[in-house]
Amino acid sequence: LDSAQQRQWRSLARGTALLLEALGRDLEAGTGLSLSEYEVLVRLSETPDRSMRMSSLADQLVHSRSRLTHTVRRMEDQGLVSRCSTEGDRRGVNCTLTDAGYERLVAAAPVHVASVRRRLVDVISAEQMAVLGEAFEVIGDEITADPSR
Amino acid sequence: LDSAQQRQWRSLARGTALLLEALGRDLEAGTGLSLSEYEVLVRLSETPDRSMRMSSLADQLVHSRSRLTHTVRRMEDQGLVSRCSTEGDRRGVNCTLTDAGYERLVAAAPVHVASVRRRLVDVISAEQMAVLGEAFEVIGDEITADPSR
DNA sequence: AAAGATTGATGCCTCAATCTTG
DNA sequence: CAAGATTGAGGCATCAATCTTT
Repeated sequence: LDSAQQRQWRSLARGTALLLEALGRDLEAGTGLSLSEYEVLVRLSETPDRSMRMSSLADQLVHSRSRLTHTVRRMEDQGLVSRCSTEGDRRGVNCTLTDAGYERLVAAAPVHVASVRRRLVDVISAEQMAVLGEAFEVIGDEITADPSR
Repeated sequence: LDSAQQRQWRSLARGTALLLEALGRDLEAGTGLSLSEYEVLVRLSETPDRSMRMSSLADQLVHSRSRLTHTVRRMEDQGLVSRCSTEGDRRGVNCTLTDAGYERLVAAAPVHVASVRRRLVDVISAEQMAVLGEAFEVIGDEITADPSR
């Protein structure tokens, strides 16, 4: 890494750490939800029947199956989601958004969006934002494509 | 957020999560060090006397003082650093890189640099990398400047 | 044996409380 | 009381082991 790359890499490392922390704090303070929980709610809300298999959910969120199980277990205790085994393949488990979970998401979404604007979108130019989107798409694809992961 | 912004934000969120995870895994697998530990070693190695106050270290790393204390405590158990109270202000604590810690860093650095290249620098263009650096510098500055943090 | 999911142990992070020095 | 740092408790993530179904 040359000195320019080194500076860029440090800014990136610092910036992403701060951004994640700030978004997590904003959400937690405004809604009582963690980022992980919020993301689960979002994904479930985007399906026609507001439910999804645990394995699909884990893949979309880039969480390990174990991590997702723990998170969903806690969310189930809070009444935000419910689980039942899937039809057809009895190995699978379906995770479904409850009405209470949906209400919670509806209340939380504007808080989170405002936070993303304030911390990210409003801070950089639209051109920069476009480059970030493209670059991280490639970065993510490269990592997921990697057999050694 | 319009639909373009939404896509960009999702790519960014997913990409940063995957990148952090991959870099952590690469480092852990190749050196036995966590990213947090590695960063502590790096910062200490960059000072003339290979030592730094706990509070300065915490600020540079964007870690809470508490988190840094725990991390340094574990590193001290491994013999990578040592602590002693500072001259002049007896409230302060100086954290110093041991010879063993320095050796460990020297061995780990090439592994980490190769990982950063493979996962990030070699995957996007120099222009994209430059934009990432600038953008995240602004993002980070904005968050640290925020009184409500 | 492989896929889907869960469990429990361990480790790290966060938060609030505490201690010491200025 | 404020600043620097530490402590312990509780929460979440990770890892390996386990269970069930295919």
